[in-house]
Amino acid sequence: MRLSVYSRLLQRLEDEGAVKVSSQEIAEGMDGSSAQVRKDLAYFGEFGTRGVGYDVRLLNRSLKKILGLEKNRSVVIVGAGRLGTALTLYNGFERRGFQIKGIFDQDMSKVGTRVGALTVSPMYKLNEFIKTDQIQIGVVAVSAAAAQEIADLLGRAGVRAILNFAPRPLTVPPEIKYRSVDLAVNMEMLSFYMG
Amino acid sequence: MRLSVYSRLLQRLEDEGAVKVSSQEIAEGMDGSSAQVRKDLAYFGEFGTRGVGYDVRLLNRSLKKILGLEKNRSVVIVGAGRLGTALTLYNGFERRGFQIKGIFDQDMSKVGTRVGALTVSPMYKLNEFIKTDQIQIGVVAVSAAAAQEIADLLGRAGVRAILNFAPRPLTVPPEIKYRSVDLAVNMEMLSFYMG
DNA sequence: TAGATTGTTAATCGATTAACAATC
DNA sequence: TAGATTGTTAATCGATTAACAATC
Repeated sequence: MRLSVYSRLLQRLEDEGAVKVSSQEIAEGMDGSSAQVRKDLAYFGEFGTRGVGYDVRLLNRSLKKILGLEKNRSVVIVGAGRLGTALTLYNGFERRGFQIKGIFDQDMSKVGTRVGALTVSPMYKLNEFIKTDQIQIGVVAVSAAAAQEIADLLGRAGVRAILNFAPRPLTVPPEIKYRSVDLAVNMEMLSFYMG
Repeated sequence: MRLSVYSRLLQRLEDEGAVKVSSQEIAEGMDGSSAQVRKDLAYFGEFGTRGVGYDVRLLNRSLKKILGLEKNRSVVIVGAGRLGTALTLYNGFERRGFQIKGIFDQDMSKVGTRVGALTVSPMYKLNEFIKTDQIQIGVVAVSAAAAQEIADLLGRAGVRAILNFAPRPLTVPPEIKYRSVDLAVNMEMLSFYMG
């Protein structure tokens, strides 16, 4: 979605100390046209001033609000293998307000071991954990073979979004509002666009 | 792109032993309409038979061909940390014809260590390696701080596609034909769609 | 031949772009 | 007031859907 592109651009502009910006300048910072920028922004409210442009700080804040970027999210990682461990210890999640609340694995020899500040929990506790801790996001870091089953389980337990790192595309239940673009899909699109 | 959805559906149908399929049935297996399915397919050729439908095996083959799914691709992994290691040892790449030809890290204490069948190479060898081995795809598995620099380096060296696993969005040079949807972008879109 | 279903043309819809009145 | 730039309306473009002749 284009809003997230605007948001990043505005963040950069604010970091650079810019005070105001025009739709024209925003358009140049990406691919679109100034008309498109104005239309996109106007849909969510009147952020600009005619004859002047947009206040960088104000627009940046507004975009973050619209995108829900200031919200905290609760996450579980499913799979405590190399990938699940790497993702748990990653800074990318916390940095964006995605708090990793638990890590689960079906392999009992991993259960009880530590991954950073967390202790690996057994899979049978996942469902209840999601419900009591109101986890919104599930990260699938299990094998291709197990991935779909885990996605179904996460969906049934009440998770609203799935980030899939398993090497196969998933079908998700309708209660899932968002799922990441699968790595497998990325690879297929790559294949197409590279000819 | 929708072709990849068709491709997966057709693969499943073939696995299930289906012999023929109609645009109507394909449409039901996803979200679109039968007219859209016919239009999409007709754009690439005449794969169906009027009054009959599409031959599952033939269409599946054709789609794979169009998507370039049967081609072999050469890949380097940049970053031999937890994530780079996990990705290298992953089966998701090889399984789809993405051959991992090398893994690189700037940390000299990692250089020379083994990751599966590969030995970690020093970063200064990356450029030449890409050129002599005609590497098409670079996987970015370095820190957020280093990611953009690596992407630039990969682009200059001649890589045509980038799969980014660093926790920040990248801007890529125009010679890059494809780049994966960044994890950071996935997280922002998630945020928007979850409200 | 009658029934089915494609490939394609025409109609519809939505999204992008152009243009401009509003207004700082 | 003159110049700039928004928000919005009208025009254009492209993509989706509907419809149907072609044909198995």
